[in-house]
Amino acid sequence: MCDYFWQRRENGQGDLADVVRSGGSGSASGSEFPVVSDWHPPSEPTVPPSSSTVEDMNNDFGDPFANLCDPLLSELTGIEFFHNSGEMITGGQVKAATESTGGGGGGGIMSQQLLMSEEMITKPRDIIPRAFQLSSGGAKPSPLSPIEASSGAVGCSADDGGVQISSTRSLGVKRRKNQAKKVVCIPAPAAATNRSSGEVVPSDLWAWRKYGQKPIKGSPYPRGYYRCSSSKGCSARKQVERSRTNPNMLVITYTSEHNHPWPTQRNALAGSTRSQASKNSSSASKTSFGRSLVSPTAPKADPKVKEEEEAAEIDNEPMIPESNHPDDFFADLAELETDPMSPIFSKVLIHAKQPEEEEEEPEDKGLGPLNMW
DNA sequence: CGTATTTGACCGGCGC
DNA sequence: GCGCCGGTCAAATACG
Repeated sequence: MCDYFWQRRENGQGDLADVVRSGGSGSASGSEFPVVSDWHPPSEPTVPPSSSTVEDMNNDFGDPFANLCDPLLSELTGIEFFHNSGEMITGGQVKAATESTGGGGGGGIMSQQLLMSEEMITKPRDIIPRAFQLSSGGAKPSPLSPIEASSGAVGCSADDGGVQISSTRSLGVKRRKNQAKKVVCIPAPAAATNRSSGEVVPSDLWAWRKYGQKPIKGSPYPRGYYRCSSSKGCSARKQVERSRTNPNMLVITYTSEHNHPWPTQRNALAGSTRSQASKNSSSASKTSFGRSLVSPTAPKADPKVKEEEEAAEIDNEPMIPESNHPDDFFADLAELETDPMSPIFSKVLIHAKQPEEEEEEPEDKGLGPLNMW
């Protein structure tokens, strides 16, 4: 079957129509359905998967490789998981939690607070570290002020320059609502900015293929939809968008887990390297990272006017001050890739979020990535 | 030639 | 029940 099939299924909401539909279309073919029974944080305190949610999580993020240790993660200076007993954690809460741990400050390897709820079983480790890894590369996020908690807004409170990651699992019953999600807010690497879409795509070790983009109501920035291209059967997906409140922050929402090991090589499947070459640093950023990273500086005449238009549009936005050297940024990224162990993030905040808050709104109050980069 | 990106259309969840 | 909106599909197009 095609991966679509699995995607639908994994969401646990796939309906016949979807299945049928997907059966004929998807580009991907055969896939294994990931089955994960348990997950053990390699480096973090044991997080007993709550029996009640494990199943769900498996469905949503079934990740046979969950047990794979994420080098990055373990290397992260700090990772904080916030338990949200079913309630969304407000920025303030998050912040408070952070402070309490002393992790607020970015420095060094801080205590890794691991407060997980059933909803947190999403094994964020797979994603987060990678995501940050690259983005942290060369571009340094602009210093942002600490954010405040704000109701409704989720994620992206990278106070202290921390990266906030939200794991969300909608409580709803329907497909969309109950789908587990992990929301990661990170400072948008200027260099990686996708001019055409206005989104910034932080690199991670996974290869992502963009399959859609849509303008989101209420947000000046479009949301890009990506799916893992490292493995045909991988149902991992992510959505990338800029925080509407804080353009400097990128909100990445991960859905489903990778059902395969880290690609030793980015774009394992991909035969072409279009992104990097075809779209300069700007567009390259939005494509699968692997490619983009490989040769970020690849020259390319980009005939597309559209991109430029959008780019202009974006330029108007408050961009990251440090948007410095894209090339350097990518170069750094490339290096990082080779060395996943590079400590990049001083802090990662993860919290569960309520369905309503789904795409979170990062508080723009301030994210101060500074410390971590 | 194969793969990635773009983008309009379609589907379906969700709120009213 | 209706309409809005988000998410995905898939054809067209671009690139190495």
